Amino acid sequence: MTGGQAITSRAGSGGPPRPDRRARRRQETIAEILDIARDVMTAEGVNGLSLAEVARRLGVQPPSLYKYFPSLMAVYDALFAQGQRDVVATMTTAMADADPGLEALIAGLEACGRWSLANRAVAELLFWRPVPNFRPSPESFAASIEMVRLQRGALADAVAVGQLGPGALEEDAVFLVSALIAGVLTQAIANEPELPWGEGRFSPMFPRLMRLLPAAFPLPD
Amino acid sequence: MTGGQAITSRAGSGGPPRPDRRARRRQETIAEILDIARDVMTAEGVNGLSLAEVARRLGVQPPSLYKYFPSLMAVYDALFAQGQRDVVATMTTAMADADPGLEALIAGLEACGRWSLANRAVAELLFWRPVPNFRPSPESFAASIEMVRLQRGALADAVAVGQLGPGALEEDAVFLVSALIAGVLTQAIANEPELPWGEGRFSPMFPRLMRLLPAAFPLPD
DNA sequence: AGCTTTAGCTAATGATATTAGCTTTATGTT
DNA sequence: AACATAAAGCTAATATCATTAGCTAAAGCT
Repeated sequence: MTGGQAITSRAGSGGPPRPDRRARRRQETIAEILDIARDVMTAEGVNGLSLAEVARRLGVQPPSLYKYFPSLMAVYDALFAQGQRDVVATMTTAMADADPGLEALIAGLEACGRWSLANRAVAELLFWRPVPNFRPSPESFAASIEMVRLQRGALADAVAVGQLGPGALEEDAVFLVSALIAGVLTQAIANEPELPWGEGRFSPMFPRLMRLLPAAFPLPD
Repeated sequence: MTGGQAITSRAGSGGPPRPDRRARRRQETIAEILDIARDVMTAEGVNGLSLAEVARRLGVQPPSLYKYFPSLMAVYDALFAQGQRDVVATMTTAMADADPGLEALIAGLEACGRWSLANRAVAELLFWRPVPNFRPSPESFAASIEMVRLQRGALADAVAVGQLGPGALEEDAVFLVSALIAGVLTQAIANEPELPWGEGRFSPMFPRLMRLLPAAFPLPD
């Protein structure tokens, strides 16, 4: 859990039903902490995140943050979960707006790439494992699995439409695809962290790599 | 520099001319520190490296390490430089043993992959940029450039032999190739850090990706 | 209006990197 | 063999972290 207790709201009283104002303010503070944490990571690197710096920017003493998160790792955890939800939502939208099959797959992966370069600190947290002793919480795996599911669906569509051969239905097809996007992203983030998607030496390789998919999963004769 | 002063050796005395035993022991200690640092990084993650832990394992008080390295960053720097020399040497050997062209390119990249999974902590340091405030020293760029040169040479050979089309001579061909290997490595290191090259879901994708190169750089009709 | 929760604080602990300054010891020189 | 010295080690001290304990005051629920 992100840090919230159960929210108790009194049942149908008459007036404006502000159900627990405290809980709302608490959520606002939590969101503010996470925003600041993201900023710090972006400026100082994923491992440069420190509760002391967050407290400083929030205008509060460091121990006060423990009212909201039980540890620094819990902050990482929340950022991880939030980032993963965000990137999955972004991919889902992009894929829904494209023709099912190869186009949707490419649109989804490109959206993932664009998001990652726009949120590179969180992307590092998601796709690399840069923080010692940090293991994403089990619920985070759900989002991971959802990303795989999305890609598998698009690959299956592409086979159904005749864009890719039956090899794209195999278990491991999605690993090949994810290695392609991971390669572009890793190189871009590590070597050109300032540049957005579409600029620099690496992210422009993405369309070329996608055009290789039919060769990777050839149609039967 | 790694930390060594100029070595003074007395000129031609008769006996076994061990010139400056002190310098030798110093180099041994430096090597030992770097070995331990590698172990710590492998166990605790790249950012889990601490001089305190190194000192503990070396059986020495932390400040003593400053006789050998001016800072923790300098240790990272030495590990970076050493790792880069190592991986370039490994690639060079592997490529020299293979037929020039596509085979040499694949052999070199595979050697790089194998080395990276066998030295994943240093590989993270080399290929990602996980340590805040750590910028590799300028001399390290030399090795980087050498890796690019090796790959460009093999691509050119492959074109000369007729294995790849002229597109492989372009500036950016090497970035496409390095995105391929980086993708496999990043996924393997992040998701299956225990497994060696050849096992798991990602590194076995490598040969399939390499077989796509002729499609990426097609021969002219 | 009163009680309780909550959000904040200060103080303290233990880990870290790093600096300063002292002591010992190994090593090269006489 | 004795000695001078530079290297290698140490302890002590500072400053920055994360984290815990315990206190205080305000906010808001009832």
